[in-house]
Amino acid sequence: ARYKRLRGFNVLHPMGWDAFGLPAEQYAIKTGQHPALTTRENVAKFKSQLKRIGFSYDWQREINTTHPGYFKWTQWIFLKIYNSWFNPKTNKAEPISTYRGEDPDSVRLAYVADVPVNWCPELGTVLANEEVVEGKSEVGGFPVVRRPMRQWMLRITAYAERLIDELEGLDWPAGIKLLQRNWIGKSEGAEIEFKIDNHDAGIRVFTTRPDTLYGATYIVLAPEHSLVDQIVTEEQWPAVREYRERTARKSDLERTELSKEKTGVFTGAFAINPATEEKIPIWIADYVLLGYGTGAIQAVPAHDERDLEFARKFDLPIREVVQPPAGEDPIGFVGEGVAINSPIIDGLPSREAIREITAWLEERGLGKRAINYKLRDWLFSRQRYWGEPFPVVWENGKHRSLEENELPVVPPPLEDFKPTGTGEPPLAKAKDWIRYSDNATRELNVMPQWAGSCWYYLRFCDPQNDERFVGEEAERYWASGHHPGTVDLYVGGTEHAVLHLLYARFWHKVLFDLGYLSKPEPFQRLVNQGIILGEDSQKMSKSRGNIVNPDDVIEQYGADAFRCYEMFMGPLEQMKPWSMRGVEGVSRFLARVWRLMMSENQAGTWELSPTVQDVDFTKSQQKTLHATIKKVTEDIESLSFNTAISQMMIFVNAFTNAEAIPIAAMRTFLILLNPFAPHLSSELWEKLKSPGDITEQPWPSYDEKFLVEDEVEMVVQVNGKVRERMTMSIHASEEEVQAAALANPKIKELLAGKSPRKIIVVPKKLINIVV
RNA sequence: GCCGAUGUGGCGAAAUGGCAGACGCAACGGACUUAAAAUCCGUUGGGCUUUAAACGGCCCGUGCCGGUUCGAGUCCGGCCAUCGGCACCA
Repeated sequence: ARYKRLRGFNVLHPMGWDAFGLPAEQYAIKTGQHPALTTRENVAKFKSQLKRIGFSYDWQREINTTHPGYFKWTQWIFLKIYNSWFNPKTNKAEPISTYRGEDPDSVRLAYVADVPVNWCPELGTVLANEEVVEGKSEVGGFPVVRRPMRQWMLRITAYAERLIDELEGLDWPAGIKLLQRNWIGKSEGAEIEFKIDNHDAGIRVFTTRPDTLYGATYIVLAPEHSLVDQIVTEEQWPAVREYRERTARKSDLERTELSKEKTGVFTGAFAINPATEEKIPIWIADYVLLGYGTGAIQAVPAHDERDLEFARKFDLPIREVVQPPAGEDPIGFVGEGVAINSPIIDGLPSREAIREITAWLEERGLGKRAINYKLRDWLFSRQRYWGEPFPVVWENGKHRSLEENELPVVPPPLEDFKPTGTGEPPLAKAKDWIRYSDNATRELNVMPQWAGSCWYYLRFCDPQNDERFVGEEAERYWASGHHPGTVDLYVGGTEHAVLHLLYARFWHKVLFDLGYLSKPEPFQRLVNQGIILGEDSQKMSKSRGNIVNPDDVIEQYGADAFRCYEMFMGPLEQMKPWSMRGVEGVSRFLARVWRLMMSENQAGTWELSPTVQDVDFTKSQQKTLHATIKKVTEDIESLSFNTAISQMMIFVNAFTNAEAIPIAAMRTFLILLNPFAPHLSSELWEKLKSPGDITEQPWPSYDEKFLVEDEVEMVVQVNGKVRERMTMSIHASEEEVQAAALANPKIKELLAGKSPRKIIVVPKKLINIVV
């Protein structure tokens, strides 16, 4: 940021505190203090630490997601989301007033639904899928179980397609794009309707391989599937009920851990395979998930590993319908081949077979092409205290939004803010606050941690605005940067790859669709920052005792050394271990910079070194200086800070023993050094009695003409091996180089009279003689 | 299991297909010092070899195997290892 500012760009370098949410609240509970208090203390602590490191943050633009002036607009954005729907015809969000259907509540982008959710008893709240890692809460690592609850959801799935497609134009690492794409998990296939024997209802399944329909020998429903109640036969009821209860008790962790062994129960009912018209049994099993696709599958044991395992365990028929290309055993083959035993598509390669049978199904109204996503709607409510209240009230069992002029909805100041443990939000304890009017009560849930962090980058542009979440002009101004995006460069860790970045893109797109923003994507360029490991190359953690505290390092070596070392360690994107010795090395470099320009007199005080004079550059000094300007400039552009520092070390080494050091060279160098070591460079800038403030100097430019030399050392290779070097004029022609090389005694000897078959000359670099 | 990233000295790392190891750390030697620290100068991938010593000379070397090329750390194919992500997604 310092560099860009020196280059005359307008740079935002603000600081934000995302202080709502579980981590802050858990900390408060642990220390027995109110989260409002702990938040204030922690912000103050971090702020002083950052100031000491010398980050050039713009404290005018500081924001805090827990301040009413901020979360008023978080709630405002929620209202916008609540009051809009996704129009599939225009492929974008529109105000709910444009919806012509009967029940607007069924299409809102924010809606209430009774869904199986991740309930964490320990935290006393539900969690988004994204916050559950291996069946445990990401915060705290507590067990999570699945349980149906009435919750607020955000319809992010409506944007699944665009969230994938619009990744295309972004300047992001391919890996992160992929991570997002996989998380959204698009798969194309078909939905097929199976009739149920002796029943009116049908079962819809989703499959990516409709071409294997003839091989579907049974149907499996998720245990929680709503159809189960209707179809189970009397004699199967006890078994089904028992199985469902067992499944419900399992946490997600157990459900996946026990995945090795398939379980399931026959419902007693049969479906009709629309292709073969055979009766096939309907089972329930927990390997089929309610949340994905239709919560029901056509099981094709011959060509699906899981179905095969299940079929073998429960002795269900296996029928092969795809012939593998290389004469392998068709059973268990899941790739693409040629359709067999499937009258209407026999002989067709899988892809064509898919197209053919889908068309066949569509003609008969038995199915249709379909696309499915792994992405689920975003579970947006939490039964906690420390978060933004919803700007929503309940009246006669229906929700309605508040007016914009009623914002912000400030949470009540609760003494006892701890989770109730029953699933009832803590806000229920604020009896007065709840009552909105005689017949309306407030929504008791609060928003998740992510709500505030979803749009903070917008607020940075215009943090004080109390008329709008971000002023139109301010937004356009910052959005029209020289990269066509809102945020030119976003530096963050991979841990945000799916959560924060996906949510923020979603909100941004909604606001863009509704006309509040000028660009459809929030972060045009994204660079991943590698984490810094402890000295033992392990992740820093309290339990390992390998934490490096910046305060201590700064205490000992100074903020400049700390900053420079972090940049010198290696490439930005890489994981790298901390090394105290490394800091020492960088600290020595900075000391050499100081002594290059300053010397200690007999009284022991530092004064400008007599070697620093107002003299002309020598030729080689000129070259070194310009090479350094060039390298440092280019390396900063490409974020290769480590090699930029290397070049500055070379510069200092080259000038160290000079008889006279041109003061102009030093001034230029200090400007280059300033983004890396702001304290040292500005102090030296003053000591050199330089004009003005170093941070206001124009960035130096270099001239290629100082970089070229008259003579250049060329390498002579014989058969690709370096055998000799010779100094040539840079103007030497190819012929001259060849002649010189062939005339070289050593080369002559190596050639031993043989004449070269081929000679390659790379100008100013090398000549390769092939014999 | 699937997807992705990475693999170069004792260590952190450099290298538009063109002199592998810049720069830094550590180590060793030297100067300064009564001494130490600090500082400065030098050496430092491995092996072989010439020599009184030095300069020098040769071979090997970027995880492993193969390919493309006059030339590969870099491009292509296959494998191995480490790390990260996803994981009953039909």
